Amino acid sequence: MTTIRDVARAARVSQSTVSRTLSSPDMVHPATRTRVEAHAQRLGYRPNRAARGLITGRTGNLGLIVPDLSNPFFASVVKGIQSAARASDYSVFIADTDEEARAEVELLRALAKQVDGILLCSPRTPQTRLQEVGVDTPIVMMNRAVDGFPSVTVDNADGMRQAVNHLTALGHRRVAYVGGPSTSWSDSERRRGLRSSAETTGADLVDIGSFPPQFEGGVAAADLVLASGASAVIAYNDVIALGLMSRFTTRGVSVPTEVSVVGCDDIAMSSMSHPQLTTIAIPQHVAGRAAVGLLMSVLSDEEAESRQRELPTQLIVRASTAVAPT
Amino acid sequence: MTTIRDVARAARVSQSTVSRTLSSPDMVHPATRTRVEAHAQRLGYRPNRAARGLITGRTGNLGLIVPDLSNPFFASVVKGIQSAARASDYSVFIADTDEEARAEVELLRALAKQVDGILLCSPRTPQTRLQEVGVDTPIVMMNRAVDGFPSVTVDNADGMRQAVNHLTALGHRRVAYVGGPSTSWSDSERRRGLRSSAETTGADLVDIGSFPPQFEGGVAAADLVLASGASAVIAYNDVIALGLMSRFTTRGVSVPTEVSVVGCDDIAMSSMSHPQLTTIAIPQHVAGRAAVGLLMSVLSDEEAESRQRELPTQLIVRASTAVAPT
DNA sequence: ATGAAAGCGCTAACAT
DNA sequence: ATGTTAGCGCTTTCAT
Repeated sequence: MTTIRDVARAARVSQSTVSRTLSSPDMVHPATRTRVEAHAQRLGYRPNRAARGLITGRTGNLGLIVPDLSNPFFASVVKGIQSAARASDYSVFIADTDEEARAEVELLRALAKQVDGILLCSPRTPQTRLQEVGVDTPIVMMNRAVDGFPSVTVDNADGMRQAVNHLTALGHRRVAYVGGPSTSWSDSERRRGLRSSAETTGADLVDIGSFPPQFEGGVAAADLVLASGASAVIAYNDVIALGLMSRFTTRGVSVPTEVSVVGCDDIAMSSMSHPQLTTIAIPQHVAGRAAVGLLMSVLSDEEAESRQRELPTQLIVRASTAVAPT
Repeated sequence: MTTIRDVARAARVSQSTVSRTLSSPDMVHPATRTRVEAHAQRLGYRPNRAARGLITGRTGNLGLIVPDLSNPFFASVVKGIQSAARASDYSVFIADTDEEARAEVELLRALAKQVDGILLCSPRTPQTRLQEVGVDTPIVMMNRAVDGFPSVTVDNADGMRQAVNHLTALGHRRVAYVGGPSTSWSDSERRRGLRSSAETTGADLVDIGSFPPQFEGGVAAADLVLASGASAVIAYNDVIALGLMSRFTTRGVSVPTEVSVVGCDDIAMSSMSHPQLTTIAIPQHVAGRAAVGLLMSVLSDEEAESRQRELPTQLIVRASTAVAPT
């Protein structure tokens, strides 16, 4: 393994000069720099990040905690964060909590020492507990606004408003909502938006309950939706929505003729299903980049501890929505 | 931040004793141990992994490189690896190459210094180049057998044999194959299995070509499949298969009545589509655990450099396969 | 512009 | 069983 000393010896300079050549190149004589760089290159020198971190206090690592990687929504978020982090020369540690709230804080603590900052994606931990964790590592929340923390969220309530307006414009009077985890901030925000637009539009809102944010959750909810007499259903996310559609199809209920389905997230599968799923798009890439950017700015500026950024959502109308049955 | 010295001072012992208490507890006096542990606990002491790594040469980190996280197959593999790694108290760095072979070696080099071992999942880099990378960090290959490297693979050829036998038993005489990336080892293995079982069964094998391993790839291939006159099609993976089915449906071609579709991987969506997809199951969790286990054993034993482990595949017959049309 | 020296937090001989 | 000491590879004063 090539160390900085090897390069120093080869280039006939001191360690300090090699170090400077890499960190602040314009502090060394151009000739020296060239020589050092050549030798470093030749020897395949790669600075040891751990050693550097020991002294600078920076690890060059980011931590990312997500509830479930097999949810395509999170997979996309991860991809976005990954590429943004790499662009800033950061590596990312990833941890999947399997939707277990307990694991979140535990992982948070474990990760804290090894990274410069943590992105906590869609945390299921109660807000109060989140505020108590007391790790000194900066944390950026994604998909949840928490007082005292910078966060990147989307305007969930507005998304729901768009969905309800869309459905009522199509003549639907009774709309069901299949909720996600009760610990999900997004879920409660969406519920809030739904209630407000139900009032505005005069539509009947039927709460089907909370379901696991997986395909099976949608399958399980589908029969309740049909029994509710609703002509349209909005789901906590696309994965649930796909489960709903699947079960509807199985039961011979035609989508969108007999029941309209609206999802959330605009995962890739939404435009690949038959019929295609109408959905509220959450700009994952933008959110990912924004979160990394926010983290970077927290890492550089000392101030600005609690910047919160909210992104717009957008209704994507696809084939799945139709006029209410008569 | 609490360091080992703080704990040592508080417990009125030397740093070494604190260090020993944590790494080899039975080398210190029980009374001392209890006292040290109490103080460590109270002060919230957490050893600095970077500092430890600097001296032990171990980071406690694993690196994982995958072609595309948004492919549910890889998302599942990641989950499996994650939980296995966590069980051994390892953290995992993840990197997504976006299917770019060039990025693989680059990331490999960057990651090498920061981890104790690397899991290279479905590498697209040519085998010869892989053998040249010359990082001293142990590498375990997944879904590719490379001479000189330990690897975890599945019996792709046998999987294809099962698929072809299944289809011919149903009366199909002309079977199309929609391939994946030409740089994929799995793809060439599958092609090999297909050729051999085509010979055995006397079925006509039509090579449709290589397609990106995404939904769009399947959509693009679908028309070529229909034009080929095949009554059944096997796809490189489930994602492509779903793309095929989607396009078939769009064109009014009924699956499985008019054309049978078989995929690979058994991703979650396969049992959620309409009709459900017949597929070759790749045991992702087992593979993930096996890979981590292999890496661990390489890290402890000095010998055993080139253990290769091959897992069985299994045909999962679902609604999508039917008797050939007359 | 460059070098010498100190030390980040920790572990591992070596002493006691 | 415990303490002392010497570094791991690097950055960063402080001299020169």
